[in-house]
Amino acid sequence: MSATIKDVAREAKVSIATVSRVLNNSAVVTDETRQRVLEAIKKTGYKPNALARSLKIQKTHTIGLIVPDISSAFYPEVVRGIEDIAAMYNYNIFLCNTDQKEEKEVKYIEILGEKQVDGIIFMGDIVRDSVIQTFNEFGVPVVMAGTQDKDKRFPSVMIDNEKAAYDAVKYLISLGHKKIGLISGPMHDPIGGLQRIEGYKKALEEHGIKYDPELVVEGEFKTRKAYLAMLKLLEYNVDAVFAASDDMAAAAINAIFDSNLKVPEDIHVVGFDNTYISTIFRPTITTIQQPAYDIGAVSMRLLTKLLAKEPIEEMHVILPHQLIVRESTGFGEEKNSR
Amino acid sequence: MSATIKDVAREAKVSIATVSRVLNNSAVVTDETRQRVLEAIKKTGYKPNALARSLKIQKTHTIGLIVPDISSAFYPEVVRGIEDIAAMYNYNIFLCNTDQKEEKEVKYIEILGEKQVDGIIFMGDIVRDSVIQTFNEFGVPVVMAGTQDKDKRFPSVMIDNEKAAYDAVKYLISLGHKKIGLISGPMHDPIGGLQRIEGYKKALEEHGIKYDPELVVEGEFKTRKAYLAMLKLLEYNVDAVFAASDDMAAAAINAIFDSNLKVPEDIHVVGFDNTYISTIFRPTITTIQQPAYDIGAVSMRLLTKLLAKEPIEEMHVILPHQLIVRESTGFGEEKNSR
DNA sequence: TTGTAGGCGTTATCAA
DNA sequence: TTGATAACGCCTACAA
Repeated sequence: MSATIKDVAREAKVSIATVSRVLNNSAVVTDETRQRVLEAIKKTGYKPNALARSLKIQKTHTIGLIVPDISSAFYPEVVRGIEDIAAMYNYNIFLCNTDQKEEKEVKYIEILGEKQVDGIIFMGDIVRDSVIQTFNEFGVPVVMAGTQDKDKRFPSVMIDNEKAAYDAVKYLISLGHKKIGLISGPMHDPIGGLQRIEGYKKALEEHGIKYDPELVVEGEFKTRKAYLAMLKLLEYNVDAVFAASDDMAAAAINAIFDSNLKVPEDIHVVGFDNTYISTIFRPTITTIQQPAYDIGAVSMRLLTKLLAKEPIEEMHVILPHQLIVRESTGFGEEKNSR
Repeated sequence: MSATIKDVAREAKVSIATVSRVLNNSAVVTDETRQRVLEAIKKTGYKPNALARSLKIQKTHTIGLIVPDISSAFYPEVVRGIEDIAAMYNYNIFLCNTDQKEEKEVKYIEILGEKQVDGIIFMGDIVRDSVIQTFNEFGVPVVMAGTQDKDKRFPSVMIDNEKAAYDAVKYLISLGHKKIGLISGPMHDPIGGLQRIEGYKKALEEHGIKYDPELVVEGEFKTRKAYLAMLKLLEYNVDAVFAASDDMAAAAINAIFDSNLKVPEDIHVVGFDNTYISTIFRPTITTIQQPAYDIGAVSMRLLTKLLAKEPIEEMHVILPHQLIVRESTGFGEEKNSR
């Protein structure tokens, strides 16, 4: 089909070794023969076969990307950050959508292994044991982006979720609230669950508010659960709520409305993630934003270092998050709670 | 490093040929030896090397995706559609962001060629000659998603842009408008430019409104240009405007406000693409939506057929678009124009 | 400076 | 039914 190194060699009347040399411009080769080879390349329309090359040198300059869902907010930005840096270092990217399904995650890691990627960037709320094990079998550098395995064995790039939750709750406290509910992620989720609960507790304690377990309800990142959770919190007369995701915050607001109360007039709500919904929902939702692009870019940069076996100063990078104030907390104007 | 087919062969005391046979379960091989091989595979932890395999069989089961920007609205959905179908047919995906820059497009196509992808899906407003030429040199199946080369040489999946523009303008006419401005895409863009202008003309003609070239101003998909274009249209006292993109529609609305007029009270505006901005801008913008996921899914399905050399019934697939009515046309309530 | 030849890990053709 | 062995296209000692 298309020309190979052999055709070029024949055309230039040299050995394939010489052709290979000019291709990789390894020092030693006369200007004259180099010219001949270059012409032959042009004439034959030769394009190197990266497959053959990779097979030989045992490097593909390709990395795998495992992402829950490229069409859901947050990830496109992360992926763009990754791709920009990857392009800079001449890496190509395999994109794999898992919907956070364990079987898909494992299967994709295996496929990426077979395709001999040089490294992998993993995204997904929780890092399952089977995933970790598959990574280990495969033995290629892995970076966790926006997440972390529970033993912190893998390098990671993320925000400080505890601090983020802390900031969200502290902000509610600064608005004068004392009775603050928490609609949390699942308890088995170290990041979206536990860490954010921890931040919630810390903020309360640090401001002399007693922690009341009744005010913490598991929403599991499901809107239906969050709705019910909010109804329950209303029984305790909370005057503000921090939800561990924007979706849950929106569901909570719906529950509040359905109980004939208003946001922000009666209750203040803060979400998490700065997703699309936090901007289009009425009222718009105050939330925590992660620096998506940077998480991607830094992750990829970290991976390139790993691949080049350069020393890395920091295995676990923490990037700054940001509180975005919107209507659901009255844009920060203090109010008397009802 | 990791086990190869040779190690398995040694372990199972058979030839590598036999191992290969059980791997590809090619018919002839005793149950007994098959068992031995299977055990050996497990014992050695053997994982096939797709590179070597691809080199041999001249197929990588990998396809390249050329997209302007995965982090900008519309594309994530398309890509998800592609990936879902790709996964279904066991194809993996290389993601390439080009920012619509010619050099990046060409360079990525070349790289994809070197990496021996089996096919490519191309996205981008205009399909440049250099891109077409690079595709031709490379000689691999290509599908255009959401776009089309001007000679229609490549298979494509997209909406009917002329009809979409027609529908948008017809809708404005149905609201009682007679003097309708058009802020178009660039004239050298067959799709976002010419086709939408054509639809605009048709709608007018079909409803007995004379086409006035003065009411068509080139916005080139740039907000600054669109702003100025709108100011010009205001001089002609238009009572409605169709902009060939949401961004331009938003810019136009700003121009209208800055001229002390109101949307939708004084002037109605329709955009194009149903991007993020059309939902968060105040007023929210009536617009045309493309079926992004389906464009991706159908494109990939088409590509799989091409790759399998199956006959394809339709080289150029047209998918249905949709008019989404929002505040910028008063949610469709008829108004007297000022 | 250039060429020869072995090998990267598979598949597939031929014999046996 | 199984085993040698020649590719696939490239890189890289080692020789010349």
